[in-house]
Amino acid sequence: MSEIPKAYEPQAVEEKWYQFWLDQKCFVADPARVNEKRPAYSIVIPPPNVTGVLHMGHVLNNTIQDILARKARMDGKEVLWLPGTDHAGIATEGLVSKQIWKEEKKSKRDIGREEFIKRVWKWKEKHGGIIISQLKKLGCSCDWTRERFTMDADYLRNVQRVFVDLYKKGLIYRGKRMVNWCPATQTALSDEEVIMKEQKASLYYFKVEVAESPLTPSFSPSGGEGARRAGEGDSPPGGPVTDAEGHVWLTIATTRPETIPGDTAVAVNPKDKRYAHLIGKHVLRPLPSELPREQKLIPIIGDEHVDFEFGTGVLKVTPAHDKADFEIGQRHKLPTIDIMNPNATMNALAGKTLAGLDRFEARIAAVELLRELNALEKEEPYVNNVGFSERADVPIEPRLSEQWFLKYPSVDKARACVEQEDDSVGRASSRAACAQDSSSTASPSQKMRFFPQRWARVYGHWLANIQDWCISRQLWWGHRIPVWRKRVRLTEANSTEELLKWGWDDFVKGNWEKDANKNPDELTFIRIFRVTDGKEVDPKAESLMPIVRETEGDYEIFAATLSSKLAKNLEACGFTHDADVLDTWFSAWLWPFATMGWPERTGTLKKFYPTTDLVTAPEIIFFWVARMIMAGYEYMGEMPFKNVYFTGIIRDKLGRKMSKSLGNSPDPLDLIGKYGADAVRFGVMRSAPLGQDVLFDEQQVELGRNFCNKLWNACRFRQMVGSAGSSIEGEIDPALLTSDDKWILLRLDQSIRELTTALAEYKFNEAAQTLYRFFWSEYCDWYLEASKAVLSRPASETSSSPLTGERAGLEGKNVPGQAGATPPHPGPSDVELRNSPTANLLPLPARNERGEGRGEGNLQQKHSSSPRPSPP
RNA sequence: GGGCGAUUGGCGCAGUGGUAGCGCAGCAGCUUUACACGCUGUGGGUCGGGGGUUCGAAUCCCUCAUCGCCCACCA
Repeated sequence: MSEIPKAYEPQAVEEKWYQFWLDQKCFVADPARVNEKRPAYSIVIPPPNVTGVLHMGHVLNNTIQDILARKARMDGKEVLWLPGTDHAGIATEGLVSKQIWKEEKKSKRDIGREEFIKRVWKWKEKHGGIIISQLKKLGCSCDWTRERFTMDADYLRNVQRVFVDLYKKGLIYRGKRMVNWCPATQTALSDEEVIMKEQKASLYYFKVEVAESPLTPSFSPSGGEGARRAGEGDSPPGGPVTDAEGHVWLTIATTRPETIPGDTAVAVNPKDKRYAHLIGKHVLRPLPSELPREQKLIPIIGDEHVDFEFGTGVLKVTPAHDKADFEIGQRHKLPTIDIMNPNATMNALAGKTLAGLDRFEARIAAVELLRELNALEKEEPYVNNVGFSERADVPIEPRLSEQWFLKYPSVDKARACVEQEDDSVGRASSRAACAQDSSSTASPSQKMRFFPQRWARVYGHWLANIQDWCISRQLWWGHRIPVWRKRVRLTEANSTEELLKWGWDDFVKGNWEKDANKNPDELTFIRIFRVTDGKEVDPKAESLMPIVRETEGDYEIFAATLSSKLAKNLEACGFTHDADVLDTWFSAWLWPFATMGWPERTGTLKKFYPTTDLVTAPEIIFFWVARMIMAGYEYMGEMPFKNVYFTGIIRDKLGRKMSKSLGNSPDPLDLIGKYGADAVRFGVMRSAPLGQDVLFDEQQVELGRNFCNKLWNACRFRQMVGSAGSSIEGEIDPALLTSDDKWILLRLDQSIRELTTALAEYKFNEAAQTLYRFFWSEYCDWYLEASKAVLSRPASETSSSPLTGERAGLEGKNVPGQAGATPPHPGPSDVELRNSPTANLLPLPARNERGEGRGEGNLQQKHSSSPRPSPP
């Protein structure tokens, strides 16, 4: 206790205490300890990608969670902060593929599925834990004994269980649809994985000839003269052009001339007077130019979707390569011509010049071809929005393919559970008011709350316009879809035998739904589709079993099952396992309960679900938050969390988003090395106002470091003047308190209140400010300075005062210095303060019954909070 | 094209009807025996523009502007 370094040296102190807490199992949650006096508090970490490396966003996010967790521990709650990582399908697969390519010049296909997955696991074992160790460096007080991974055996099982269940419920279906196809990773993506980017492109105008021209004499081209302004249905100038020989030409504007070979119609708006008379006629598609005339004919159709104003008012329709065009195609029963390969090179249908070219090369080539054909009229620069694959950062290609889709479950409940602005007034600050508000139908206390609340509307809006979720991915790393399929010809003669071979005695007897409750691990569901019309067949209703002559034919059988025995059997009978894996979010959406032992009703689940707070970034509100809420209702019958705090986005001090390419994203570990984790955390918290982006500036961290140093030195001072620590444990005699003492105690009390309120409202920057102000300006600048004067006098009867103040300060703040400089006392505890006379001397904060109001200290340091070595 | 935020001294923020606050930075002094990662003192803003309501507006209403997000099938 004698040699205290003059300046705070965070590394040694932080490591020492973190290890101490781990040794003492301070972060381990035990559901058995939860009772009325010791309520549960829980958070599940937003699992970072296994490929992840700690960045400032993680720092922000996890510091907030840590503060909440430590605060809850100080309030005497049993705290579970459950950590883990996400297998991050596309990201991980891409990373390992790249590595293998670099080292062995082999693609994943060269290596083969099984071996590839082995390699990914190997990679995961070696590098996957990095972010976890980094979170520990940051000081996160997670219960590391419960670390989970979305590919753990039991988690995998849960994912499959949910899949089979939803399949059985009819919410999962297979469909041939337009999907977002990533040509780089060659998989489908959900809408949420596509980000729009502005692209400088060109708008190409090319002309096509109307096949039926010259037209009958009654036709008079409208050419754009006679500008009648008023009235509905007025068309802009322009329109078909008739040449000297009477041939009529249409001009079409497009950004994607390379898709012309895939055009199967040309569309105009039926209300467009310039073109309406041409509907039903045909044009000659210019590409591929080598085709005979009759194969170039495509119809002119009328569709409301076409905008008069845009381009020339004539739209080329490419149903195989554009979402909107696909829909037009559906409406008009147009054929589709897929002219691309999965890697977005052109295939033979694109014509001999384009075949084999990449789509962007093909664009240039197509323009060239049009020019040669004399069909290109002009080219103008144009800026449009192009969807990019979020992961691979290449333009996605709308592509027609067969995928698995999910109709979201429990949507209504998910919508209703989130409190909207008009649900109740004056909330967070006055919880009492909430309880009395009986005007709203749903009980406000039952509602989930978003902070800041405006996200609730965004959430509601998305749910109201929700589209089915494409959940299959053409990847290898992930949860494989537990479906086996086979096409069989069923005849009266073979059917019974065939099915018996599969081991489905029950099915043969007509029991098509095995009782899942009897053995959940056998959960199985079969769907049968008639090949001729694609319709699903109800085997019971249509007496497929036994089969009768009228129902003989080809059937596609899908068996979704959890039973590995059955799966083996099916494979032996020629069934093939679906090759796709599930979207990563299809596992992540189960996170809050799948990590807690579900489907067992474990003690953990009983005590810690629903979780208390979720802290996450707003960019994954749809990806993750919304889906977790739905899954929560569907499988737990309850919301997965009570409060959701949306952090801001970390930006640099110029307000730019942090990104690798800009190089403006500091490495948090460098910062931790330089200033200490507490400094980094404090710095980030100081600039993290609720609902606003965080403008990060290293200067803030410096400030945090200074603050830690201030705390450290206040302790040093106390050690130097104190009489060997005798009084820190002793009673305070109210009679000895000076007015200074009383003042600082009062300020302490007020600060604690402010801090508690700030934290209850998730105003972390205000909490940080309060700490800073109290400790620095009031305690150090005022009170310690004042005490110096007192100390310089004969010490006898005044000796208690600085100590009291010191103690108050420490207890308010939980100083790192204290932790480091004194023997492994678990840090000054709030319990101590609560039991001390100090508490009785002051107008106490209006504490709620749970004893909130004492524990603010965790704000900046992990040192600070809570290490109570053993449970009470 | 819709929706949502933001706009207060150089920077980051607070302030929701009564004559503008905090921190940082700045500047000027300080080797004052806890801390120069410090101490003391100090300058600096017509609260984005315009209009309105009011005795009175940063604060309420309208409008415009700039910046930023999110959603949307305009080729």
